[in-house]
Amino acid sequence: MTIPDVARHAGVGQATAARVLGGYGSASAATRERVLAAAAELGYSTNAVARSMISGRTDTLGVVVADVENAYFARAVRGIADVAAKAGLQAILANSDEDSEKEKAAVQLFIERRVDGLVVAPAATDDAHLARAVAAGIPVVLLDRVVTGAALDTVVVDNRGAVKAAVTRFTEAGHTRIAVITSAMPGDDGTRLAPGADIWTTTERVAGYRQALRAAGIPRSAELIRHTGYERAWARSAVLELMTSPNRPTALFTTDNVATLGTLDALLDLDARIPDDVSVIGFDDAEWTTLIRPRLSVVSQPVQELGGLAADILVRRINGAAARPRRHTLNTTYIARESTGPVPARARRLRAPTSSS
Amino acid sequence: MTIPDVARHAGVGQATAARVLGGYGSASAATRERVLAAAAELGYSTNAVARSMISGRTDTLGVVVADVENAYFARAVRGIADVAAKAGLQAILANSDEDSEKEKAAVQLFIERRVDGLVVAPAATDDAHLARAVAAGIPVVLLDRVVTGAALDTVVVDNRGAVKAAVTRFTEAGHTRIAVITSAMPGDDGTRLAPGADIWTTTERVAGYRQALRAAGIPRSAELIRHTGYERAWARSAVLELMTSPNRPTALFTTDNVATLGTLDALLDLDARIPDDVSVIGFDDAEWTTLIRPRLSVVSQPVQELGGLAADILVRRINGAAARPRRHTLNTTYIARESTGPVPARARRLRAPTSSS
DNA sequence: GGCAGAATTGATAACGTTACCAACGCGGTC
DNA sequence: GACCGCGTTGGTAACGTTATCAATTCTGCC
Repeated sequence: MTIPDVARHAGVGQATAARVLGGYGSASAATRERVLAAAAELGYSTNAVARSMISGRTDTLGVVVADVENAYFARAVRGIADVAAKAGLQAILANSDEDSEKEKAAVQLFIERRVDGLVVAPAATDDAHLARAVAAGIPVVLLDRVVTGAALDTVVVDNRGAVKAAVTRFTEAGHTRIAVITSAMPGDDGTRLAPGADIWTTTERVAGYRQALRAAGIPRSAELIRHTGYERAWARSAVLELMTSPNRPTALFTTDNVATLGTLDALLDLDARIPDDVSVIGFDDAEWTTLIRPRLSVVSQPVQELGGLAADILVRRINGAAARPRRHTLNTTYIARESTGPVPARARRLRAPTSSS
Repeated sequence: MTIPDVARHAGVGQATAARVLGGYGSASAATRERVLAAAAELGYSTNAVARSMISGRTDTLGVVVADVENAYFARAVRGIADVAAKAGLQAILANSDEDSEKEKAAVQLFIERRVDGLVVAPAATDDAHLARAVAAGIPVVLLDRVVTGAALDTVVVDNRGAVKAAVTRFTEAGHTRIAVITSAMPGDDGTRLAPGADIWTTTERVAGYRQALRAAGIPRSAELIRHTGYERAWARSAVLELMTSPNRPTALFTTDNVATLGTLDALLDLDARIPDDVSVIGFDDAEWTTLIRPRLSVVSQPVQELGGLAADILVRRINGAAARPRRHTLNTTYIARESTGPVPARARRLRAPTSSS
């Protein structure tokens, strides 16, 4: 059922029917009614593809995140979708799994789809593919991560400052052996980032950790920085090893949800008492952080707002706003709960679980 | 940059250039190379909108869920997106918030977009909008919930059987006062579903609970069935009230993640010991269920597979499979952990927290 | 060398909408 | 009564691709 069909059935010209059904131009009340009646009778429904063909807009937003299953991205996507929907846009989703090739392929597909805008949580460190989108007239907003050198709107939190402040709470309580557990692909030596896996967010958070130590005059120690990879079990075994090694840390900072889960798995397996044996602070508040005892102290970030702001900027750009792209930094909050305490007087012996698991 | 541009630049006819760039028909190696070179030089990128216009396919899938932020739907969406991507399709996302009007609007939009297929976790109990999609040639697969009377492929788990089996573990352990906590909008009396909010999944799970009680010869008791609404805090206060009332239950079954969280909040606030004071089984395994002590026993469902299967069926239908629509029921697993035990000898006094929270 | 058949090529018609422009009818004004 | 202007109307081009089909070139074989 097309506009010519409806026009014929209503006994008006195509252009007239098109104006009524498309909601543009003018038409008398009488004809409008007649066209609408004919459309209803024939079960006409607009073909958005044909509309996009000529209008040049698709009313869609491309969204590239690492993984929607991850609670962080799920919340961000929700924020994006809500703001987009309010502006009459829908979101097309793509998961990159932190693989920059997948990201590039997704962006290319979105360009071909002629999406009106693009939100990307970049895994890639170069921006050639994003520049191509911009060159094609598609505004791009970066989410969660900065790509250095890219002239793009970016929505992030002050990761470095947030972590520095959190770790400083450890140093002020007297902790000197403070470890950081982070999910990023481990390199050959198990402590460095693999090439291409240097996610900005992680880098910044580890930098914040380093700054806090430096400010407190604590020498850095490589074995206290653990890049474990994006698997809860890997974080667990890293912490298991760390906490049973001589001269173990008295405080742990985890930079993301997966690392936090694995770390707590390990601590539970070791029967470590928090915060008596070890203090813990995590990044990102999750629904379960108040469900465990002691409750977990965390750095919380406004994830949904982050997504909403990204979509908002995009909508503005789509509507023609031409301001110079800039970085938008939202505030994090430190939520003090019960997982931090003073340095233990002496290290209680922890033993790894005998039953393998 | 369009095909005519490339053709001109390469010195070939439009149709030839189109064949090379579109990857169909035949072309000699020499011309192919020439066209590709011209395309690269001009920075040509296919216009998928124009392609859809004539091919009739958009290579997109519409997905309507209640809320991506919900871990269940996030996992399902991931499953859908993965299978779809493998078939060259992308997913467009819409959140219904369990509002059937929003759902209908989203479906209408998807029809206009000419998506190739539709996955819906229906909040609505009628299927007129879905029938319209099917009439428009768009295959529809229902996810997580059955719409009675709708002749549509449906991917679900055996909710009733799963809950019956789980609750039967309570009755076999001697429990007779077993409550069920469920997130669904409460009606006026606080125990019944509001009109339009009778989500199939919830109905089935409560039915399974009833069957288990009947099989054990336990009379039903209205105050032990709590519909709390989709807010963790509401579930918490319902359980707070329930557990401080005379003749309180000795076992709790929670039918969804939100209800489980609120229930555990309440139990923690009451200093109730699990399973000494009260046994608990939840529906749906979450990442934190092994992080609390005691570990939570749950009914686990293969969420990602559910989504994947839905997408798989859709892909098959898009490719012309004409089998009669049927219901696909996947298996749940009961994971026995530490939150269940025998009936307590006598009810230890529980008191509501004095500090409001 | 000629011919059948296959491979390659190009012109042109769709797809269904919006954009553009000319034509029409009606009322008010000089 | 003629004229101007405005609201309404309809014809037609355009968007950029794929599909169709006829024309052309190439290949192998008798």
